[in-house]
Amino acid sequence: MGNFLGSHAINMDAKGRVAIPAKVREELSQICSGRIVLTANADEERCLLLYPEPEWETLRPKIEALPNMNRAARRLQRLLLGNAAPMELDSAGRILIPPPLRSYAHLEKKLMLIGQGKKLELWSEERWYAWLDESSGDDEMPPEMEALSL
Amino acid sequence: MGNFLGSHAINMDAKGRVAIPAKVREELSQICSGRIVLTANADEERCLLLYPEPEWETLRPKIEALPNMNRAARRLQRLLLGNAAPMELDSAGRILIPPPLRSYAHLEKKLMLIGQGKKLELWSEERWYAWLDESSGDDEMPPEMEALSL
DNA sequence: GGGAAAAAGTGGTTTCTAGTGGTTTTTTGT
DNA sequence: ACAAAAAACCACTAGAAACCACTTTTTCCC
Repeated sequence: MGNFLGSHAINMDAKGRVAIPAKVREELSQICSGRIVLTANADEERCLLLYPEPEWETLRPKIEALPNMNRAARRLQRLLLGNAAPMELDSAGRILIPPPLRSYAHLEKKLMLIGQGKKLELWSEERWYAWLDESSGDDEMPPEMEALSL
Repeated sequence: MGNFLGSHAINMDAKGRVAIPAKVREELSQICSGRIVLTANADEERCLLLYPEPEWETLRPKIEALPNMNRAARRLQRLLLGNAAPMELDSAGRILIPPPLRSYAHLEKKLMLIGQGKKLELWSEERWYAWLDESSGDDEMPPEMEALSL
């Protein structure tokens, strides 16, 4: 399973394609031959999630199985399943972002690709930096987190 | 495990590389053959954290395991994992700071490297001195700290 | 409905910049 | 004065970004 770390500034061309950075590309071609699934993020941050296909396949049944009499669960299903786009890196290591995902995450030219362990996140650069600046410490922490010593 | 103490004024070259001071370099090559992980600091001070790889590896699972339906936990994950850059000192004992980390910590030419026991901190010199001036002692202390006798 | 035009998607090539590695010179400390 | 380390410098390479040419699909008008 992948271990994606670090962030990369990349840009989208006029046709909506983004070139995956060489290091990430290598890892992707190893663990899933470049076969990935791109979808929308469900929490309040409008970014995209990029899963290696095997990782997505472990996740998908869990999402499908959620009790969908619950509003929050329905929301998660609609967002994640309804936006999921399986794709493959092209010969130059690029992917084409489907238009609905482009607009969901407000992607323009400048993007940031953020490693998050098993998956990656794709942000509009502007939104990423805005998020970095906003709200630092005023949220409730889970106990595991309060005990951390970094 | 490392025991880093003291501070060093160092500078970054035009390409974004910094030469680690000889003493620190020695300690790093002993405990991790120069293999380190550089990442962003999560608290309000915008500096970088430099971990010897083994020390980082004890930390990483704890961060990944945080419940990411929680806002504060997500923030920590995005900052620490999303900025983590594994690297190795080059033959001249230098490291290249990835551009996103350079801008996160506002690193220009003059930097300060601060020993913090198991890890090191890397600051913009300007910000380091500004922080020294601004920070006073009138904050709430945890009980373990109140019990200290310096 | 057929055809033309426009848009979107695909693939490849070229150019340029940022990263890399190494060397030399200067400074510092002993 | 000497040795070691830091800083400046230089040459080379690989990756990314811009560019260009071609194919397919959609749309709009006749």
